[in-house]
Amino acid sequence: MNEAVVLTSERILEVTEDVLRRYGLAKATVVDVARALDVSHGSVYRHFPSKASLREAVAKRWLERVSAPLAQIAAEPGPAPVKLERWLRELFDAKHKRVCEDPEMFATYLTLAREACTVVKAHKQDLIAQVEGIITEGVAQGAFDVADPKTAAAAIFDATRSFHHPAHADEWADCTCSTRVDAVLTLLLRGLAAR
Amino acid sequence: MNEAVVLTSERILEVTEDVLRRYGLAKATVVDVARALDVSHGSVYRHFPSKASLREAVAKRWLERVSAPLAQIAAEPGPAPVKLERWLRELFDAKHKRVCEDPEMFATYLTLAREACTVVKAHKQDLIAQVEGIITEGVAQGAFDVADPKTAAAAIFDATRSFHHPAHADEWADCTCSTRVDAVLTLLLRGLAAR
DNA sequence: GCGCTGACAGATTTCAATATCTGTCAGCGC
DNA sequence: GCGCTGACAGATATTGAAATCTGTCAGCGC
Repeated sequence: MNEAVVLTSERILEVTEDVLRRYGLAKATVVDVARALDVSHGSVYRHFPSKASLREAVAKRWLERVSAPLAQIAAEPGPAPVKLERWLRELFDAKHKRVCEDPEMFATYLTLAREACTVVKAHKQDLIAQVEGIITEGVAQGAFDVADPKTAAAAIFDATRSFHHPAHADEWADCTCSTRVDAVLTLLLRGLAAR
Repeated sequence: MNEAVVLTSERILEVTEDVLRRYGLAKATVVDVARALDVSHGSVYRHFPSKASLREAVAKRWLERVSAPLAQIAAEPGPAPVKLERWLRELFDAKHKRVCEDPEMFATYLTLAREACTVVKAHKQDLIAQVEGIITEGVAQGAFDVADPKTAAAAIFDATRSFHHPAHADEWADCTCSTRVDAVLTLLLRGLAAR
């Protein structure tokens, strides 16, 4: 198991994800992580000052895996309305896929995210900033008409919570969900559009 | 305590709410309710087949107290856009007030509502039907332009979840909340408006 | 007859003893 | 010196026995 590999924070995080996957959030202990790494649990505390900070780091990795592909979409050229819709649908798809493919892991992520609320807030700010960028672009293109892109971005984020906030995950399997997504997106894009 | 009053379902519900308020959801037992009513707990089971059904009935009462004033607004005459905004703000205010004034009771209500999901679904359907009514009116007035009022009503409901779904209650105290409400309402009303 | 009582069985919760975990640190070995 | 170990104290979780609760029902009293 050990492979004589140096013990880096990165390696600890990878193994921690494995342990979380195998044991579940409630039962996964620092001792389990250390055992999987074939070191004493004291060594883990050399890289992370507490169990909470280790969990936070795991949460951060997960959230970065969500925002990275979105940032890519936000950076592409093209008409803002199309891009915004693509961006939002990508966000919803990413979340929906996660909960469908591995609901147990999603529950773990959800609890973890609740704890690491600083990290989650930063993630939200990051996503809203991306939306703001797209909206600003849309205003420049003459496609959108909004007073304040920052406020509008927050509003878009708030108005789509049903489809990206984990609290509503139990509705995502519903067959009417895709219709509801369409309806909300239509409404919001009409609301942003210059006339 | 007893007052020799006949034991009706209504009286049981009132006292049950008292007991919930005093003991909290987790600790309130059917025996507590019976004791407060000065009867044996067997008598309570004459009116409600189970503890779950008693809780469900309490939840139903609570939800009816939310929807009744809204139904009144929906029934009033006047321009649909104004009415819709008033209706939504009334919904948000009702919820926000509850959570601010008595957060503990709100937590009780929240857990109860999770259990009584049939009752909650019916409540949601009721609210969406009210919105649908307002939208249909707005279309008739020429103020709104929507393909399908039912779908649009559901979309309005989905898009305002941040401000009425209890899962987001912890954000309602935030000072930016009122700005965010304004932003979302502006966006949605623009989205519905005929041009 | 009709509604209430109170004892009962099985399910659930509580509580305290026990075990495990978190976070620290002196000291070992490379 | 530097990083790791493993023993330790205090905090947290687990466990199983005892207490309480849910839901039923035969029988009492109006």
